[in-house]
Amino acid sequence: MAGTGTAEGGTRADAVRNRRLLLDAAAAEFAEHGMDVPIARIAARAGVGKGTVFRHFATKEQLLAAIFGHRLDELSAVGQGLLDARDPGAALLAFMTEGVRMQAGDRMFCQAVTALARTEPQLRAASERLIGVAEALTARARRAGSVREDATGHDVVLLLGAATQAAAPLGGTLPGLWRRYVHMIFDGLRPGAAHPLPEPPPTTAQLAAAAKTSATS
Amino acid sequence: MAGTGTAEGGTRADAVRNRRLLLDAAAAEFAEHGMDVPIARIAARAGVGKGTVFRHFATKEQLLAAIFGHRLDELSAVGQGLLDARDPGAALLAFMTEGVRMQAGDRMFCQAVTALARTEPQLRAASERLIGVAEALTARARRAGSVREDATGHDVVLLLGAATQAAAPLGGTLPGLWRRYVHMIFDGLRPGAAHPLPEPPPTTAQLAAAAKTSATS
DNA sequence: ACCTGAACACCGTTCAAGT
DNA sequence: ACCTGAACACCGTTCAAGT
Repeated sequence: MAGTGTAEGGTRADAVRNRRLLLDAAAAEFAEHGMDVPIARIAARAGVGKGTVFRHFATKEQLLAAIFGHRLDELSAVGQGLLDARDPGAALLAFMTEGVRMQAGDRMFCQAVTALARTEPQLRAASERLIGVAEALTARARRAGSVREDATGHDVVLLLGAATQAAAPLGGTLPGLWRRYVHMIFDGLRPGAAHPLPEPPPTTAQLAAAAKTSATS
Repeated sequence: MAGTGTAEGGTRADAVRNRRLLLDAAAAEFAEHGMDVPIARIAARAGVGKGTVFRHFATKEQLLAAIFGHRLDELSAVGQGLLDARDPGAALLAFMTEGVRMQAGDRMFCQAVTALARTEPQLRAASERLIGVAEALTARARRAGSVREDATGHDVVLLLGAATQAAAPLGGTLPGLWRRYVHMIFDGLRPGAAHPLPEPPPTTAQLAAAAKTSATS
């Protein structure tokens, strides 16, 4: 137990180390410069050769998917922690606030997740986990009468991207603006102003179906 | 008056014709394949040489800006037409519905506008016009008691992008889903469920300031 | 097994000729 | 004036050598 932390399988020690260095470097570069930073730049920041990036992630998109998938899982964990809060409505609002905060710092995120979830199964899996947690939080809030009866966890997750997008055009100059839209959109989830909706909520089955449509490109 | 329709100035007839062919071809290609279609493909569809594209639009971004700017102006016109509708609340909802419908067909749009409004003055001007119309519609709806007192036209325009983004991940499989989120988000604008907002609305002055920040890249 | 950088393909942009 | 396609630069991806 000398502590080099070698992972399972025959993976070499430098490989696991490089993988982590790459993920960290990529996360930083993507956050700072958007998703079209040259891969060479990421490799340089990680201190490895350009070819090494492609040994770990077959494509640039897979590298993005790995980072965003991890991010979604972090949010799922936050949601889990809120499941036994006293006020279910406040818990749901806190979940949404945290979800949007995560994205608002970064550029792109929601666009990237939208574009990549279609092609990268890893991201789709993380999305489904997140939707599961969101549904649990939403169900509690519905039962408490804090949100409208027709709102689902899937709605809540999609509205995270919505609030982020609303604030994005001015995110540079008004770094706190996203909070305004989280609250406005949450007000739309309250029972008070609820009007009938013209379309049913999406189901997880439809999420899976959406992935297959990607073949048409 | 033989009808070749030459524009003002010394612009040659083939030039104005090519410009239009390019705009049409580009709009179609962008809508179908997203904003990373090769410019060569657009040129081919328009039936002109690749170099001609860059004679008319110095950069690919400017071509995108021209298309989206025009689109925003179309929406401004729709908004103008709704200014004397009988029910101001319904008029505002119709404006938002139309705005989101425009974007939902296409891929990208709101991401593109977000990214480009910073650098392309043409797009910023179109945005400001749109915000002006939206504010007029919103003011009427406020006075009629159909929307909350603290909602502005700027909010409304930003929420168009929000609703589009909400539906985007499943837009391929559930083409009508955007309507659900237009209504949900509009419910957040109603006076019924309104709670105090943590941040003030953006002002047009701040929009202008955001453009200058772009130098830091 | 994994790392590396040179080599390849693709695409945005420029430019020297053409009309 | 404007059109054109060949030439250039840049970046994602592949691969033959290296350890």
